[in-house]
Amino acid sequence: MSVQERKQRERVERERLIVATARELAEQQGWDAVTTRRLAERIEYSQPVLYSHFRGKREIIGAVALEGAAEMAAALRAAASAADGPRTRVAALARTYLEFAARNPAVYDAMFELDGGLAFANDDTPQPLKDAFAALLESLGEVAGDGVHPGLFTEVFWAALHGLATLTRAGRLPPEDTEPRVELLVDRLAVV
Amino acid sequence: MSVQERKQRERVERERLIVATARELAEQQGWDAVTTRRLAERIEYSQPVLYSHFRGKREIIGAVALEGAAEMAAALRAAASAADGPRTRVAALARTYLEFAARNPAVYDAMFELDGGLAFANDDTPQPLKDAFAALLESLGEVAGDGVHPGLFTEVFWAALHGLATLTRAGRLPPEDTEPRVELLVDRLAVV
DNA sequence: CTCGCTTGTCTAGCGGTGCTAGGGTCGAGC
DNA sequence: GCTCGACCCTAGCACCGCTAGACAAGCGAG
Repeated sequence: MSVQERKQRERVERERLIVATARELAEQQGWDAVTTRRLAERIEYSQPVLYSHFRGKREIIGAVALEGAAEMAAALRAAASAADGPRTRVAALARTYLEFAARNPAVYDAMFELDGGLAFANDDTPQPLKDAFAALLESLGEVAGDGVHPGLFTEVFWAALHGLATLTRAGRLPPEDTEPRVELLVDRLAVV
Repeated sequence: MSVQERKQRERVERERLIVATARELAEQQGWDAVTTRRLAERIEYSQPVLYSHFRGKREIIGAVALEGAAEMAAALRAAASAADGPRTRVAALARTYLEFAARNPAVYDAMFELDGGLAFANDDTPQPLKDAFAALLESLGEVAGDGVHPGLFTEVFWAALHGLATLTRAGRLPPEDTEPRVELLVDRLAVV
């Protein structure tokens, strides 16, 4: 038994290594540089080993996305609980979201820009994704305003943040004015 | 002279054919299916011909993006001028934007999701892109509210629309509630 | 009208991609 | 100590974007 257990542990460990290495490589050189050959070389195994853990490159991206979603949810909750008052909380939430996207561009891409083969807005959406949305909902629900469905409000607010994040990072929006954009967004959307 | 002129005309015509075919193929089967080989086959020339018109695949995407930007600007202006009253106009603008993205997903991807090698928010940003932004600005500027810079307001509103467009199309947001989302966005952001 | 040359196109191929079939090795369990 | 199965690697497939070099067509000069 103990032998199989050890092998199992090693497998789990190697899978973590694959995901961590993919993330690191993507963060250093962009997802285009994450090829199965390079990834295999970095983990010091041959290519087919990757396919004994994941169905394909897409699933590796998906794994990075799930890891990122968990981290983002934690970051959002931490920011929200450190602020008091709805207005302050929502502003902190927004800033944290944009900062996460800016500091972890490859992870953000894995979550929202690339195809990680994950289900969304769906019953079999993976838990970390639902949880990240829930983290947004917790703080945003209280500023939705009367008669506005909290879920709907969260979707709209989230979409605005997502738009700001992606357009800024792609060079479509000049990055200097991020702060006034956040101020405007919070002032107008949130009902305090 | 006339011979050269004819050749020049044929070149221009062929270039249009390339862009139109790329767009059509992308719209039918997605940008992944737009390979230089398939594209060459569809226009009934060999691959290297593409490279006598464009520096590479990226530039072809860029050409589709510019075409799309011009169309989008026209659509936005048409919608805006057909509506009277700032509130109605902004709502129509938003709906038109989202509809354009939904009906021309490949073009929208070329404009905002893929790398077409175009400059943005920059002095040497191509005219069609500046003009599309200008089309938004024309209607949105009048509802920015006192003391809010119209350009900044337009950026934020645009980002929200972009977020809704991409998240919806990627399956991150259920498509049914698009209309109430637009209503909420316009009600809160626009100062009428 | 013929010839040389420019211009334009095609065939073939390079180095890369994601992914997989099949052989070989090594160690666990009898 | 031997057998057998689990595991991993080498090698290769079909495809990608892109390009070098051969080749043909058609123009302008004589």
